Amino acid sequence: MATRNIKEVAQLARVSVGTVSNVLNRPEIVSPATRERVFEAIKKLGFVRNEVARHLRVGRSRTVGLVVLDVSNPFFVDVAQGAEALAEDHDTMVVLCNSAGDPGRERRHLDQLEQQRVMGILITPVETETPWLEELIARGTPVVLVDRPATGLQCSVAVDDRLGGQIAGAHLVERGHRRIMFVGGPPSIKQVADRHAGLSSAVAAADGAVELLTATAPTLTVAEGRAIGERVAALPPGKRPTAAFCANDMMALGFLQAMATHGLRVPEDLAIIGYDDIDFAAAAAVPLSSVRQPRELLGRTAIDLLLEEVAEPEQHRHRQVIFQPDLVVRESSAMRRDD
Amino acid sequence: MATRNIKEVAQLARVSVGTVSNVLNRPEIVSPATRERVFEAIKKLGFVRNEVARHLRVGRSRTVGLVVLDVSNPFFVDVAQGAEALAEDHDTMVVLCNSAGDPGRERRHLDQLEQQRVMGILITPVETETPWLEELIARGTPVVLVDRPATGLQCSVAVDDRLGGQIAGAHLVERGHRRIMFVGGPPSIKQVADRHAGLSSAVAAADGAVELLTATAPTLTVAEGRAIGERVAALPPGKRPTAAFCANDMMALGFLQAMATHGLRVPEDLAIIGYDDIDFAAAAAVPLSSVRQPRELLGRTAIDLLLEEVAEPEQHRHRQVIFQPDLVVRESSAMRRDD
DNA sequence: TTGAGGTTTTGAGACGATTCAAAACAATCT
DNA sequence: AGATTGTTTTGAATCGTCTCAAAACCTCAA
Repeated sequence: MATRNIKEVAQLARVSVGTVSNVLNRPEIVSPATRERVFEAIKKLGFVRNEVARHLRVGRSRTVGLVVLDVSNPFFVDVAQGAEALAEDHDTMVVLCNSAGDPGRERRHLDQLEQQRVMGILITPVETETPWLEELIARGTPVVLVDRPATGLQCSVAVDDRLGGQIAGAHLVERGHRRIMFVGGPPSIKQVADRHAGLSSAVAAADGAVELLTATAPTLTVAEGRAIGERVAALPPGKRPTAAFCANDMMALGFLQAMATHGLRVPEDLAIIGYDDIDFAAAAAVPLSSVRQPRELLGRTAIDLLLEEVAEPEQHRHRQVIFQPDLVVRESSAMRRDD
Repeated sequence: MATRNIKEVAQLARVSVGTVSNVLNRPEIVSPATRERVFEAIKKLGFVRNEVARHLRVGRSRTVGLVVLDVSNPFFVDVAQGAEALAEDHDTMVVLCNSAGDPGRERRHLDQLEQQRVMGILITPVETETPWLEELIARGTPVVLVDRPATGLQCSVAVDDRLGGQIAGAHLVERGHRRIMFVGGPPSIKQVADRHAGLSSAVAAADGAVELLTATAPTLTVAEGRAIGERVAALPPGKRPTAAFCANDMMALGFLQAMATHGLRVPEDLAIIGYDDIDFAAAAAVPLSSVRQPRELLGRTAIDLLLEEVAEPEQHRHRQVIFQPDLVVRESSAMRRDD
């Protein structure tokens, strides 16, 4: 393994290691002649700067960790792309870690990132209480919570999920639905609980005219959505809700599939609204209505807050940024219902 | 920032730094009493091992880079998940990088990974010829090509794309289609060229009875698929192909959407086959037939080959693993066509 | 020729963990 | 007590780069 170091370059260019380092970091302070000589040596040797050693010396890395709940959910991929786009401008690398909803995996990733001495971490935590995350913060790694409001220990970027649920609920009520189901997941996931709460408030605003059902799955996946859909399709028409509001688009897609395989028409027999407005929502069997979150913007803003904190740790005040969701109405909920 | 080091731990535990290091790496060789004392000190100080310094000394990192063509394509996400799953067993971290089909981004990521001294790189290169990748290999970073056969400089895992195209083509011919369109991308992408070639060979096998059309987009995205779909839908029925084979599922999904918005029925008016069999394919407006690749297996195998090379660099012989694709027939191509 | 002022270059410590030969200690046997 | 063997612990050297005070080198003026 011909991995060259700064010393060999110095030797070949007949300068000191300090000079080579200067050429690498502050080329303007070294004379054009030597600079040229050093560049040549670098090229001839195929020297590649060892970022690890550099990092050890300067103490701060140019890497941030992004720990998401589910990489196979395009929502998080989009958040990641937003983060990466902005990070790239500050030539910083984003490493994407997948907790897959498992606190154990989450913890292992956090440990690894801390050992790596990343400059900061963006995370959508699995659970509301995460003691080791707080310890990590206490030890000095800046953290920004993504898609979840902060507790005061750190910055956060989130979207008002309660409002999102409410908008969706109001829309369904307004379209004449009187029997609405929330297709959700474990209420320990803050986002799920909030969306549910929002829907409830919209239902409550209808003064008892609307009935609210709730289905709960362990994870927010296509498969779980489909499973719940199967159960709903099996209900007698009178018992069946006329609309379903799903905790995310993955579930909505699964739910929709189940409707199709059981010959139920969407939105005629049952309207569906998803959440996140991932790109696949518009491409679904029946184009999905969905509550849109500013996905890339979430990622960008998170990086922004982090960089701000890293730049001036002293006078930094933690902030909580909250965005507003909006409803994209498509065919899956387009119809007015009149019974 | 209270970031503790091994020396402080040693001091508190009243042992030497060497002993602390031993406790961390080979606990069995230090006496239970001291070991306990050191653990206590570690806990009390909240010491977290600095992986950067460790790596500098040991010279080998536990991180591998995975550079993919498009993170928003679930196919690559699944490959990544496969890779990560196996990597985790060897407690190795996978960092996911997105070249987004841009050679410039690809290069920047490779540079960064090399500077980071990762233990190896898995990559689906943007272009067939990538000189700087070869230089990188020459300098000593092990590389495994993913979803593309190797050139001999490195290992590779791939799927026989030509066969995939052929299977899809044979299926369409057998179903009675006589006018088939390949909805593809730039032939500079090897995968695309091979799938096209496979389709061609299946068409050729029909002895001139079948006509082959080709549409080419700059990228393999949903949007491009939709755009091509729009153009096809606008053709007069006689000129229109009766089947489309798309270079990947993303394009197929877009294409399908265009059919729907123009009132063309799938598969009655036009059959569609996609490629990759991503999870969303089954959830599409009309469930998509698709050529399935063993996605997670690709990732796992790539990591496997890499670890093998890293473990015994001397006697390692580069290998090319090739998997067979298979066709999953769903509704979008289910119908027999008889004109 | 000397000195002042400016520009380049030098090289000896860090940074934090690992390694390993050597020292220290302990146990057992003559 | 001394020799022998085995187990723990030590601490200096090392990995590759950056930093910064000091040295070296220039130029120009007195």
